[in-house]
Amino acid sequence: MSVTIYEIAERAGVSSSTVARILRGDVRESHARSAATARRVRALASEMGYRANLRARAFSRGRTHSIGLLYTDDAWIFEGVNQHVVNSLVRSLQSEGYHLVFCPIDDGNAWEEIVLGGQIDGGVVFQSLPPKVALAVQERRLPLVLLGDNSDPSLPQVVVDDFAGAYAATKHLIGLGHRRVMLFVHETVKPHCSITERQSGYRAALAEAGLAPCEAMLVSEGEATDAIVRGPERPTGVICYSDLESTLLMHALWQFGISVPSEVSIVGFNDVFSTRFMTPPLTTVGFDAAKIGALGAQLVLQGIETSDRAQAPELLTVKPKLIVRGSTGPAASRDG
Amino acid sequence: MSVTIYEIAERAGVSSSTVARILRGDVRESHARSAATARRVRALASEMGYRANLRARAFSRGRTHSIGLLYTDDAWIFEGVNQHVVNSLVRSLQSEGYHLVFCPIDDGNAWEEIVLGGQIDGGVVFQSLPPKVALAVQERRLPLVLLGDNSDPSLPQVVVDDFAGAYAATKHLIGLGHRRVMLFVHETVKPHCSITERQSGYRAALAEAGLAPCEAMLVSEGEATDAIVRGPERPTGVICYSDLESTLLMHALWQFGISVPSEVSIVGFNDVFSTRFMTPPLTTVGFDAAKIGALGAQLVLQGIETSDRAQAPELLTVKPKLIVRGSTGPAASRDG
DNA sequence: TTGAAAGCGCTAACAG
DNA sequence: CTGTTAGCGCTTTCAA
Repeated sequence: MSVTIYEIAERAGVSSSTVARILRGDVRESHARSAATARRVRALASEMGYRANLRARAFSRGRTHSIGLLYTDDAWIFEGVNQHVVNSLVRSLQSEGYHLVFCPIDDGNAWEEIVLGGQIDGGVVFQSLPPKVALAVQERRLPLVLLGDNSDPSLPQVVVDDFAGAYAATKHLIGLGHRRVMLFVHETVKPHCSITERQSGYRAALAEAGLAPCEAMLVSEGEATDAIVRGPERPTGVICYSDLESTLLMHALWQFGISVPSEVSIVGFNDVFSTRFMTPPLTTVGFDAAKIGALGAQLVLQGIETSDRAQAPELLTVKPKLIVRGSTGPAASRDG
Repeated sequence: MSVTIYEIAERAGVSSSTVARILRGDVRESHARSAATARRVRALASEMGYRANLRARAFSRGRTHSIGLLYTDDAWIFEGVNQHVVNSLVRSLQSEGYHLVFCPIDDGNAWEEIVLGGQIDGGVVFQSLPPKVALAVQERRLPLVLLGDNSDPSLPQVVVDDFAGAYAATKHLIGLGHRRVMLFVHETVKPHCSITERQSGYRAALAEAGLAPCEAMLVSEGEATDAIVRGPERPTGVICYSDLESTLLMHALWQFGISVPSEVSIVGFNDVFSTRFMTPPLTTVGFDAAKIGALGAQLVLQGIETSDRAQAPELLTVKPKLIVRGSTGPAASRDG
């Protein structure tokens, strides 16, 4: 089929190992003679259209230079800011000579083949590590990194400081005079550590101000809207779990003719691009998504290099920051 | 390291080939004796925790069972509907025992390694096939499929009927009484076949109605808005190239206090999830994105199976349909 | 159906 | 620095 190092070796009159070494750059070319052969070999290689066979190399070295992107939730992986983390992950890995393989975890056994069959040198787990995967991987000693998941402290991980983000968002509303601030998590949100983290941050800020929480956890946008429109303690401000909730809520309030922010203030989470063009532009908690991907790449690669997994795993945190736009304003009296 | 067929063979008292064949399912087990050994081998394999080494298999068979996702535009690949095509691509491939590898094409040579080094058995090109890639791939006879790109008629491809989509959108506005309908393509849009296709559909519909085109091609949202607000022939309806334009435009018009749809009607393209929650919900052209991915998967796999590339390549078209929501309405007189 | 043996193309350990 | 020599683990003839 394609050109091998043997064919080059034959035509160059040297051994295959020499060709391999030269083409791989494993030669310092200190002597004039070796430099000359190196040049000749390289010339021949390019002339003959040589390309290292990665399959053979992977087999021989026991490394594929592939990293698996392990995820369970289709929708989540591409959603909003996550596309930036995945993208930066791909780029960071690529610059180190690695590439990313989609590895959705489902009920089938395709993921097992990949993870256990030596198809990948390491894995980046997105948002949540299924127990069955954790178990399977453990025996294989496959380097793993958790992105946005703190469920397994024994694994290196990169997370956003969700507590701080929710705390800042809640503080912001309190500072604007809001006394009844709601936390809204949509019913379609899958179990995830960020839910309780954000909830804690929200509660902490309220507690500091001596205010009572008002939580709409895992409910539909209809229920949340209902609580805002005619609940017993109608909130004047809402902290949304993500930009999905803000989108849904803004729309529902618009239908009810309730104006944002003059009647109700809304804070989102994640700073998805389109929300800055909402009417009004959304105040939201943003963070450097690309950094998460870059750090993730760094950690897996690190895990691959240092085969000794004795030391404590790195736990990196990305700090979020509040981006104030038009959807939040001074609290209005809605008691009348 | 891990268990090999040799270790199983030794303990089972058969040859390694027999083990390999049994574990692969390459045996009919017609005789009682062979069925018995098969059972014994399988029992041993599971007991010893055997896993086929995919690296070795790939090397030996000359196939990695990997498909490359070739793309040049980071933003585009994850954007809006495209996430659905990528997702369905991953799933479709996975169900056939293949997996997808991110393969961004940039100025580096990482893509060359993957594409030319035999790391992938085929490639799915997203949105546009760079000439350098086309050239490199040609000599390797790597099966390729184009998704959303009709630039190379010699390659199998899946495209959306953009002409029909734009035609339907324009017809819709004309039917509502609009006489001045603008086509808006944002300046950040990269060259792509869909631009001219949509433009042609737009023009065709206008021509049929005896109306003159009014095109804002590759301009900023500011310029487009300007043309709408105080242009010489202020349009009452706008066909947006994608949902990016609609998002930007809706926001700009909102800032100018121009109401949608009573003063200006807007039609988007692609039916991104969040646009149905815009204020008002966006009328847009949608299509079955998942189908594109599924068809793409089918075509690459087909290309891999049938090594003879003599026959004419398949050119599949996905039909879009107009989804009428709240952003379009009867034309208002704006001449005053 | 089974076994023996020869690869697949590259890497790596060891002499020279 | 270079050549020799074994592998890496599986697939695939070819006989038996």
